Amino acid sequence: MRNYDATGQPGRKKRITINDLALHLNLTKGTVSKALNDYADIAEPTRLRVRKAAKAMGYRPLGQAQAIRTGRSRSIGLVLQINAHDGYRPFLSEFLAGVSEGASREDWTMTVATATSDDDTLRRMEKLAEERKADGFILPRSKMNDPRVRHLKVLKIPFVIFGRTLNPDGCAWYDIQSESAMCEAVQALVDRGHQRIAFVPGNPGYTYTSLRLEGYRLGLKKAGLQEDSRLIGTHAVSRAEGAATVSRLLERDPTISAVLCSVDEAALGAYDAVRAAGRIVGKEFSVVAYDGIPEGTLIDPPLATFRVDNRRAGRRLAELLIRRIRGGAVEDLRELDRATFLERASMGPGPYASDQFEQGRKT
Amino acid sequence: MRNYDATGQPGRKKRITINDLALHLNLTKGTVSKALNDYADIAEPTRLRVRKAAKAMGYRPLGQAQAIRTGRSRSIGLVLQINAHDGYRPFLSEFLAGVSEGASREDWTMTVATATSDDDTLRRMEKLAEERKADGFILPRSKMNDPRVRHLKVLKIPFVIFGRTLNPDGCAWYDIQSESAMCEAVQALVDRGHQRIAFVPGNPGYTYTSLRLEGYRLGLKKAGLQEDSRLIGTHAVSRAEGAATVSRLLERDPTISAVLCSVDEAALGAYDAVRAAGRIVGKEFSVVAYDGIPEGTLIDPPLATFRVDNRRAGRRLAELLIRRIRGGAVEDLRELDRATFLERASMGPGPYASDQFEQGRKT
DNA sequence: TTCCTTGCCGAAACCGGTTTCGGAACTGCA
DNA sequence: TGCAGTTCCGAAACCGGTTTCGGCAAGGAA
Repeated sequence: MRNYDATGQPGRKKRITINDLALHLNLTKGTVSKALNDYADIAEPTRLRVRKAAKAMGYRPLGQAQAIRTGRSRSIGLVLQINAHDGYRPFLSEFLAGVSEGASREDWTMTVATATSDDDTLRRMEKLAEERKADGFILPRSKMNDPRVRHLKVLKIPFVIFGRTLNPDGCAWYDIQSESAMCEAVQALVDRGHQRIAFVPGNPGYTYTSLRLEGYRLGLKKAGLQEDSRLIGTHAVSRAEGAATVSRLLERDPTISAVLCSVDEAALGAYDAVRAAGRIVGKEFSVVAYDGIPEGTLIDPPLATFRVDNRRAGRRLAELLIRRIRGGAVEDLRELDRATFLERASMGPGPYASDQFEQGRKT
Repeated sequence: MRNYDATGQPGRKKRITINDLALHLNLTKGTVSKALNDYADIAEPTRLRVRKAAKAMGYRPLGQAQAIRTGRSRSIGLVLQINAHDGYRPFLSEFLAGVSEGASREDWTMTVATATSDDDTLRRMEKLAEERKADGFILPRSKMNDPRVRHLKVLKIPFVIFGRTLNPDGCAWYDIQSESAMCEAVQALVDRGHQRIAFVPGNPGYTYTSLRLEGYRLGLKKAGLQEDSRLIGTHAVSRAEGAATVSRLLERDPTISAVLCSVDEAALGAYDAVRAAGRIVGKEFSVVAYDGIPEGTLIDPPLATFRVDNRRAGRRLAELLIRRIRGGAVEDLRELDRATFLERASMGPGPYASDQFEQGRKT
């Protein structure tokens, strides 16, 4: 039954301050502060006495007041760039929940802003940091050459990247190994008898795009298959783009029997293109993608894809960032997780399937 | 090229404070503060001089410092309850963008937290307010009898509801008129020749559920149709629930030729149930829902539904909340918007369509 | 006993603002 | 000219913390 009314009316119970605590303990507020912040020149019994009283009286320091002296507000910044309808949306709430969870575990909070362009993003981050509404930032959707990374490095504002970047010096990051996922997908397709496997890259510039392409190539190599530039389509991250890209691929090379998309959204378009070409997804034609969007279970046949635990990602990122802000070395603040393969019905047997040709498989 | 490094290294340019400004102007910081905050006892020329210098020197007051005296941190609180997989996700990013936009227009920021239960939500809001990380809250997903409203009223923490509530006393709110949308849907179906129109309510307790049911009833009344309890199914907000509810409805009454769902997700299940019953959506059976989820364009036939401008909603809510925190009267802080009807192919002619029976229509 | 550490806390400055209060200078009116 | 009433700014307290500095008292060594 506290009262936060700014008009200062009746006001049942006031927030208790460090002065109240000091008065009650018969100490000065400076001593109390030092006791609570583990200064060395406070005797152990005193420290305990202060701690106990603080807990008993329900004292919680006011972050704002601490901030003006310490320069830290115990809050994680997150600037979301919302412009193109990217595959962002379905995962956002889980991701936020993760960040919030990781933050509140350390009694931090989360400040969120949105921006409409790269420049806008930089400006908002700088402003939030300058106003100390955020002590550091989580950078979602990393690019190989990310302007945010450059900018924050110069400004010496702590950050942690969701994803990786070309030059990792001075960068803490967390990422999901999508390159090994792509590699795994290729192998699964090969195992099912596919050899002409096309690839649809994601948006150029983004780190995941390079990594997934790399994973695709590695998969081919591991399977002993030759890389072929005619198998690699133009980038596609939407349904329409996916359809266009895949239809061009199929036109150019009808021997293609499977397509691996960097992004689920593109795979939705792949379905359209494949059907338009008179092929059948899940039968003699396979589609695999990455992200795990909910629509994947809705379409027919259900889309084989990789699920990412975005909640966990948010949580880990929050923890890494907090440690970074507290002065942790970036080398210790790098993590890599794996996506889980959901082998759904969009994967079917290829022309070299073992039960038809007894070939292309080890057994 | 500022430097926010807590280690206090070289540090090119320090943040400029009110003291710097005062020194430069040859005034005291108190006077500067008053000039910037429009105190009456500051001469107009002085005020202008201060304003100009502040702008020129790039002075921006530190929110934290202001907060400890004023009790306001200029930030909007938002606690998202992420538990059941509700239809939340697709709109979240747009909504956040709206709130962020509305907030930053007034130079406010947004503090976001997530919670897993009602109690958790209350605790987090109270804590955020107590720590002054939020001056007030936007309450999404309102219930008829909302514990958050009760709690915040007692604590005298400002808030604005996204949606309405049973007892609007002391409440500011913004809502989309979903009741009139439902009414409109019924009329559209009747116009197409449907008379046995079933209704699938949303989650009990939520305001929208009552309002949409009300709108459905009003629609029937306006069309001169009798209300029939056998036309009203059990609540459903997921695909599975929608399928179960609609299949029961059709079993009980095969004369039903259209179903109106409170929520798009349920409509996806309705498709399943209708097909299972050997009926054809978009031909002799119609489905209409509400929300405008992207999946609606993906399924076959595309789902007729109502699109909500969530970005605008967020923006308006932010503005209303800020005005509320500044002391605006709740009576002036209530807004109602409309959803737009997307008449897609899931609506087909009913058994009383004019071209077949010349009946059920005015013309 | 004297001197020097060391341990421990208080006093006070400080962070960057806001707000109260008092008084000097200027005005209007007699 | 005298006096009251305004106008406008400065001085200082204040918000709730953190951090520096200094000094007292106890303990150990000479």
